[in-house]
Amino acid sequence: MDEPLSLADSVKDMIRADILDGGLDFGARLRIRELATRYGASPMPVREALRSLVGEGLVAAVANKGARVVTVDADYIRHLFTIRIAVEVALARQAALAIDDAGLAEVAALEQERLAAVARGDFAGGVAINQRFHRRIYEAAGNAEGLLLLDRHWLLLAAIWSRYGYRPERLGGVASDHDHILRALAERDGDACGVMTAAHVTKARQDMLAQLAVHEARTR
Amino acid sequence: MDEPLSLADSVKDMIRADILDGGLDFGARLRIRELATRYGASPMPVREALRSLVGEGLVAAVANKGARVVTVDADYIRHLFTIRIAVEVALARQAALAIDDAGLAEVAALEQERLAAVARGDFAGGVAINQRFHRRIYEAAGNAEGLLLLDRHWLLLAAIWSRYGYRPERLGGVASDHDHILRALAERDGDACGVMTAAHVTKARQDMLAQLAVHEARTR
DNA sequence: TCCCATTCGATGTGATCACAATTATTATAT
DNA sequence: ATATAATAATTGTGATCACATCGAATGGGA
Repeated sequence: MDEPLSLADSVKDMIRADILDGGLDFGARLRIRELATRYGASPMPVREALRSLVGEGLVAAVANKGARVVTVDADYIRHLFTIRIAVEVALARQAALAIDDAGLAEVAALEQERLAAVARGDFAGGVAINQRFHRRIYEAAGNAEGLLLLDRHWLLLAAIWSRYGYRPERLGGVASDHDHILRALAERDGDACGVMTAAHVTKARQDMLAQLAVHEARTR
Repeated sequence: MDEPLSLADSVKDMIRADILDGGLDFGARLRIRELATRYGASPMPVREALRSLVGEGLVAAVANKGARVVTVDADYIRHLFTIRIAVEVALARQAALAIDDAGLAEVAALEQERLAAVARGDFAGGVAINQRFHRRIYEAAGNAEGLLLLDRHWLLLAAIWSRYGYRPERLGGVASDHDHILRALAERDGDACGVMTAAHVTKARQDMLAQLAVHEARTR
């Protein structure tokens, strides 16, 4: 029942993982032979992995000049969130109308998990569960293409969070937002779920831009 | 000033063109050696082109089983338009607030061109100019990532239109919509531009789904 | 006649190599 | 000393080949 994985696919996953956890910085040069030895593969799967990542927007390549991890600046993040807010709101509205009781229970359980993780100081775990919380909601919308789009964005955003950090004082607000989003879902209130999601994601954008400003001030 | 193009890039463009004009049907098997001879290239650039197109969502590949042009059904189109409506509205709103007079004049000129093309019965040309009309508006929003997303969708949608056709009676409605979108832009009225764009794209979705239903009824 | 196993052909994947383009380095001249 | 030109290294790109995997055709047995 497992999807077959080619070597190129696993190299792709490894590159993604390294971008996420900082092993490969934003803007880092991605040399084929270098990555090949790093991952214990031959150059060929690396080439294919890089090409694929270019199509996904995680890697930027110029002909005959090689590939680099995409660079992120404030404008890029702003643009990404503009797209993200639009799509997340659309999916959240549909999810509220379409979600069944089992799905609702799953989402509620994920929020409990998240609170538990935060309570014991496991912030990284909390971030991961937070993604699953939102993802599970959007799954209910039944839009696989939209979900894929958000997943790809998410990897980039998670990479940024892991580098520039997040604002701890945000956590209380997140709990409140999630609580009310859950209520909107329970009442199958698409409008409420939409506006709350819009606010929630907009807050995330504001926080990330603030953290980025702090980081840029520090490195200037 | 020209961007350098690798062979893999031009093969990619040729595959895209063939998908658009029907040389490669939806769901068509994409054999590496076959495409290589078709385009007069070696297998290597074709492989890279296919990988890249997979990342862009135009081609679907399974490990060890090869690649195919994506297949489109009613649900897929519905999902695509859900994303598209959300993003187009967001960009249209920002465009209305940000566009300058020169940009406005360009958009108005494009609509005149489109009307002229339609008047002389050049529907294919009209469709192409129609895309430039909307694209020029979204350019004013200054969101390169959003624009890229819409461009990728557009290729698929254009491919569908070229196969299943469009409803000629739509043309009058398009002219009216464009006229009012232009007015909203001129007045820098983001709300008006947004809701009009939402309606305009939703109409396109309805029409495309109707055409698809006709096509499916015919081929059943 | 139908089903399952085997075999064979087709095709994707991975490896290695030769070449071309780019970038860094060095040398030379002003 | 600086700028420019020539040269050397690095690295991406394209080509060819060997192998693994998948699917279809074939054949044998119930």
